[in-house]
Amino acid sequence: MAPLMSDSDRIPTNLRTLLILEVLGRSDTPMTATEINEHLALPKQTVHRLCTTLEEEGFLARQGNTKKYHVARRLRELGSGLLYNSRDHIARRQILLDVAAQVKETVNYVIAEDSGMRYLDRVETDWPFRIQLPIGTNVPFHCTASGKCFLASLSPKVRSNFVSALTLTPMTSRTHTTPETLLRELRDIRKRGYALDEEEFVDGMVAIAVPITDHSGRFLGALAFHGPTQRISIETAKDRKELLQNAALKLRHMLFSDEA
Amino acid sequence: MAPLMSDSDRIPTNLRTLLILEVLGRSDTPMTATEINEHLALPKQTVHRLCTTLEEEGFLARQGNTKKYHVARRLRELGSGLLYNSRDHIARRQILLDVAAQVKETVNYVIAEDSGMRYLDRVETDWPFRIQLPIGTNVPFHCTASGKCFLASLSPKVRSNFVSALTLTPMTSRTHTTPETLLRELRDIRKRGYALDEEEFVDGMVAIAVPITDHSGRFLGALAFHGPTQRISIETAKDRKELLQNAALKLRHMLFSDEA
DNA sequence: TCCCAAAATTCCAAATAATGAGACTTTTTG
DNA sequence: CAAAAAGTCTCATTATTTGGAATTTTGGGA
Repeated sequence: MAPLMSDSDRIPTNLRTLLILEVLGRSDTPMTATEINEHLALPKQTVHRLCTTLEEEGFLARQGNTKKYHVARRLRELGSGLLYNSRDHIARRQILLDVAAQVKETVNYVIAEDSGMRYLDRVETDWPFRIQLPIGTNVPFHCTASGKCFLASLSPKVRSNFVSALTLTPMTSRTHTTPETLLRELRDIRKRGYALDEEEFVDGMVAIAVPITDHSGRFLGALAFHGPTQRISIETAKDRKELLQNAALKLRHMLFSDEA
Repeated sequence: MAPLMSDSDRIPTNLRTLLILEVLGRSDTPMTATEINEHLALPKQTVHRLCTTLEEEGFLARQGNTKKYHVARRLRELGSGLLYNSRDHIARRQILLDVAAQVKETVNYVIAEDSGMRYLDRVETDWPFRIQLPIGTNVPFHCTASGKCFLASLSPKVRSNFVSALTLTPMTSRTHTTPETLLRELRDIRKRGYALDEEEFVDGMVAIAVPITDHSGRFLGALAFHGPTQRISIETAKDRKELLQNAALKLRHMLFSDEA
């Protein structure tokens, strides 16, 4: 008993083959099972068995009669399929780049999660002074442009339940701290089709967000940009809302180009 | 006891995640767990659990809040690692060398990335006068032979969205600056099977590119050569397109044959 | 060339994690 | 609005992993 490794350190069984492939993918020469395991630190028997399985299944192959494994045909096909599917990603990113080039501020693609809004993708500006919101982390619903965009997309009933369950932590002096004022603004946002953050999250930062929806109008995520008040005012942000909205439309078309 | 499936039919636990990725790699569009499972016929809970794990680990991601899974960053990196590594370097280089020896101009192996086309490998000519395009950097999609090759490989819908998101920066007087003319040329390129750059990127430089595909026709990258107009005309470039096309075929065979 | 020690690999029973049947909940659809 | 489909949850069952030990391979030196 008493494993030395905490649960978070343990590598789930299901991922082990993938980790082996990752190690092999990072290397520029074929590797033996033992060499692979130097990066994984699994029990040696396990790595051997897994490599054998991968070889039997045609994912890996060995150089002649040596012990060194290299990528085999099946894995190359897998790889090319995966990369080919990434072309959508390239196209999607192009839209963010385009928006960023035009608004000249950091542009974010944000989705809603249980614990807040999450930045999924981002294109930075070249400005030396910019506000860093760490990618991959959650920001609150009630005081960000994208969060309010999401809240506004909910049906009135769900929305008011959701809002009353939120802790409206004041982040700046302008943060909404009562459900009433927040709900009132959310109704406006829904009508207007875009949301503003007027220094409600970070002092000196303003932002604007528009929803990205699917064909039936369901909220998928938000497209937003933000910047310091020194450079952009609420007015200039508003002036660029069509730009964001066009981009959101393009994203929808891109995401659902297969559908009727 | 008495499982209905014989042992050979049972899918080993270790391979299941890989099979999921294989299914996804073969598909042209994102898929739900259930759609994936139509190809695997595993118990549905199992597929869901595995997909969740893959998502948590950053291999897969979902479009906004939908149920559809697509390839995420980690998997893209894995894919490019598997496809562009190791011994292939050497064999690939030999093919580039062959082409360079015959066309007597700089030959490039180019792939598509988020921020443009990227030169992955190159063989230079011996000419004292040659045009240097730095390796490892990105060049625009809209005014290079390889970039147009990539754009032409996209489905019409994705292509036109992509093009309309591009900023068609004029690099020379011959650069496409409107989506309409570019899209028209892309349709031609798709039909012809090769792309030309007639001084659209750099004044005095022409180039020709052909797509490298896997055997289901999916775009992997482009093979291109370029040179100054003093030495090569569009006509001489076109004359050598079969040479490039043959080399592209060789590259495909190299990547996807199962020799030892 | 042969021998030996170190490293790599394989084998096996106990330990551990993944699985999938069934029941339940949510979402979609006609 | 109800039926069907999709997705979740629990837990006994089953497959996989593991560490110790046996076995094979490798590489250096005489």
